[in-house]
Amino acid sequence: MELTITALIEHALRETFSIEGVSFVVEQPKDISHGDYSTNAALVISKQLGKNPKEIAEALVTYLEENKTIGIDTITIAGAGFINFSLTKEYFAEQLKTILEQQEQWGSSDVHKGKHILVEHSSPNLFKPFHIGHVMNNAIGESIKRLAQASSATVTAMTFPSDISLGVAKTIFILLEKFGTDFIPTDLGVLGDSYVEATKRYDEDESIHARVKEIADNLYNSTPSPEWTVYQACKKFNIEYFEKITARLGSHFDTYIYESEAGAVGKEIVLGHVPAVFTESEGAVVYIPEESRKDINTAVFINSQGNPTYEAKDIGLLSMKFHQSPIDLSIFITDNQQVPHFQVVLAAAEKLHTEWVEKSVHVHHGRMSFKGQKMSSRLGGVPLAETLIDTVSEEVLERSQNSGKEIIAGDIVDEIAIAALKFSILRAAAGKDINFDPETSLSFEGDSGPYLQYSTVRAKSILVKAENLDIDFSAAPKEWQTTNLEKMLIHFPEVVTHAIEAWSPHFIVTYLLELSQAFNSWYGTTKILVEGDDTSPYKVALTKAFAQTMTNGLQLLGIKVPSKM
RNA sequence: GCCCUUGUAGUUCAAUGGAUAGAACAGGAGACUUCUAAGCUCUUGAUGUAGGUUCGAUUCCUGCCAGGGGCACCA
Repeated sequence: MELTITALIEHALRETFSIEGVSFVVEQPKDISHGDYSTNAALVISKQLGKNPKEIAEALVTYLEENKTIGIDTITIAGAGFINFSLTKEYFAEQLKTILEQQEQWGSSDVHKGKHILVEHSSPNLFKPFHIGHVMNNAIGESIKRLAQASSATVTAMTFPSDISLGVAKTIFILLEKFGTDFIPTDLGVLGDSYVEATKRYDEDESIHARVKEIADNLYNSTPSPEWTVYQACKKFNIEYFEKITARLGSHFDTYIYESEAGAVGKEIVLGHVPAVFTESEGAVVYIPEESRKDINTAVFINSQGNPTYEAKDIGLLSMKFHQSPIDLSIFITDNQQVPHFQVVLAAAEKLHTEWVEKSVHVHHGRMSFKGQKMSSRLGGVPLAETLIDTVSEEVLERSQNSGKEIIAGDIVDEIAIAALKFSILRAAAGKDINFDPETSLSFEGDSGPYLQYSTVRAKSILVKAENLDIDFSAAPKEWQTTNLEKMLIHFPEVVTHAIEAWSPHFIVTYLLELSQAFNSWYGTTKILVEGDDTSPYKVALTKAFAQTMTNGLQLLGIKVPSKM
């Protein structure tokens, strides 16, 4: 309908004022009482025509009234010159039918049909524990992956574990010192503690630097040695842990590219472009931006020891991403501390392959501070993702036990806890820092993950009771008054498209909240299942359309709908 | 010092340059012998500051104030 109205207005502009190519909008008004769609076309062209917007709107409406298509009920002028459209109840009934027919396809778009999109997220640092900052990256990345799927693209989920660095070498040094060459990891805590200890020790004790650098060299070059053996065992253990925790959060990865691989590739590429793109300086290989790029800094790509830095690894990663299989778009998600880093990498990459930059999208999110203290995994003291989920799950269980209702159990507890967690992350536009306080950020009431789940579960429980009722309807009942719920429902596909265009899951969150409020409000004043009520079949259809829309929307957020609450 | 970024109710977050700046939590009040009260109804309360562009600015531009980040061999 959005497109139909847009076309109609374009015709009206051409026929009435002989104007074309105006950038007006057709959208859902903020205030639902203003109608179902609204346009600012008259306001936009008023200056160009030198006329009062209201006069223009009147002229346009005259044309629109004569040519309006089926489904449009009234066309009115309001405010400074907005033209508002309201739709007929037959149109809403028709849309409900569409929702029930399309089922899980309802809302999906075809903007990226036939394309291959690569989404990189959740990249762990082996030896550093998976903490709540990673949960944030995972929640956003997983949702963007699902948005990409909803755009009809073929989607590959990828992660880029940081498996090699000086930090890793430091950790291996400590592990060898403490446990010897036969060390087999069995506990993640030991690795995490060793990482913290290693960072501190390296800063304080210069006498170990030579040995740590030797370890780094052997790891970079896969040289058979005790450190190589211990390192491989640790790497395997870390990856298995990573897979377990991300699976619990609802993610699966199709491809892994390790920093060690990307580093080797990147090093070759960088060395192959000296001095055309990169410059040797003080024994290292650096990228020096042009004078005009004051917003980016000079960065080291290969250090004086000959090993690739983070920058060269990302060059290698770009190359590998675009060579593994043909892709049309590469989306990667990091926190915004890394924005300056990627600006340099992309500036350099643009001189190697413009395609790499043109087809890359960097989604960056804020950082999480925990109870006011900035998170630093290197210094320790940051809650592990697993601990956090467990703690929230316990709260969910406790709440259920105190509710007086049937006590929930098993997977449902985790589903609700993760919903609360993901919601607190996805509700905000990515890019801003989140001040995460479990006391207040993690809510089960009001705007929250569980609220969205609860609304859906409640609707579904009615549908179970209505199983025997025939919900087949050809039109809205005569006495029916269109509700806000129907008015909200029809906009779901536009919201999904909007979220895809901006790669912003929070648009989905905002919409689902408003939709739930519309349903709960309606539910509070209307009895859906009434024997002998002619409108009951329609109300059940409406409830079903709501449940379907919620399920689809929550799926895009990576939030499950529990079987009961 | 240079560059990037953020500032909206007491708190946590919304608002493609548009209509009366929306929610939730916290505070105050209320309804229900009815399909799940993690719910519903009513209510108090906000654009850091000074200018500029515009018919119209939370949104764009400039200065200031305050927070966060980056600035060569960490990732």
